[in-house]
Amino acid sequence: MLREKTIDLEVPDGFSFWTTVGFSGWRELAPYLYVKGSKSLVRFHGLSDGKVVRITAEQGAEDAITLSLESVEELDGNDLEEIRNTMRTSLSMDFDLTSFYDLIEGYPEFSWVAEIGLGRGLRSPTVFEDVVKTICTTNASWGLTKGICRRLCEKLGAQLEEGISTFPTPGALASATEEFLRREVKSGYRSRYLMELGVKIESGELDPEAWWGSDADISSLKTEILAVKGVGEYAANNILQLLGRYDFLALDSWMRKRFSEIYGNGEPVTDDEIEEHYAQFGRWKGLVMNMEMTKEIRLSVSP
DNA sequence: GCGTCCAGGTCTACC
DNA sequence: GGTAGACCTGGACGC
Repeated sequence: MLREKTIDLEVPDGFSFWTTVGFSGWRELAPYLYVKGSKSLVRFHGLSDGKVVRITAEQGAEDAITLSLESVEELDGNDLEEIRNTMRTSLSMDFDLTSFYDLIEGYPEFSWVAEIGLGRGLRSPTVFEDVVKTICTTNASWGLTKGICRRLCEKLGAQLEEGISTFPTPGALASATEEFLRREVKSGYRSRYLMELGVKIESGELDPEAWWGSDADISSLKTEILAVKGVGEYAANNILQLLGRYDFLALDSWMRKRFSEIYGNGEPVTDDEIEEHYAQFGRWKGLVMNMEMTKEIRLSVSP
């Protein structure tokens, strides 16, 4: 028998739940669960005191999101505050996009971005989870990425009910063997990278959470991220974007193909040419490119 | 149902 | 510094 509770989460001015969740692929990766057309987002989350909770977030009053909570154990005040912080982080509420919107004001072709409040995206409550998920997107189809994330939760996460599990902790990854990850999670050659990530975090050698809000200059930060095994140019730039840093372009095969369709008549385009095209947008170039490349998809999906 | 081919980034060895 | 090949899974395709 699960205990139920509902709380509100205040949102910043201009925040749109739909545009933050509705256009982000991360919503399809466990322990998130998004039912198409439902307008709500579910997350199975492990709290720091060991309790496991199912969080269902949906737009409530204009200035708030409603969080419906289900748990086996009673949730106290500290748990509720942790859940609010988890969702605030996951929904990128702390991102300051003022200078981004100021910048695109000078570009009428991007007026649609401000009109529907785009810019934020769904991320994970921890940098660790985002690094794991990013590694799982490399050299993999989207279906494979979803499968690996689902199996990571099923095999190594904490369980709320049968078949419903949280994202594994670094410790859980560290204690798994490469053979187990290959056989049960089917993460292939990435298994070694995932295990190594967990071990380094557990031993204190690596602290990805320190990257969040880091004062380090962007190049030093990127060098540190690139030192993680399994993280190359694309993955590092994607992780930086999940940290709210858009100084680089996260170019994968889909982005290159899309750019070529829009600007190159379908002919191959070099990364340098793409870089040159977006250089005028400075530290926001990664976000501008993401918006432009996915414009048709975003405008075709109505809230 | 089975076998083959291909797509998807990163790492490592080699030049 | 640049390049080729290996890594692994799952989907598409042909037989």
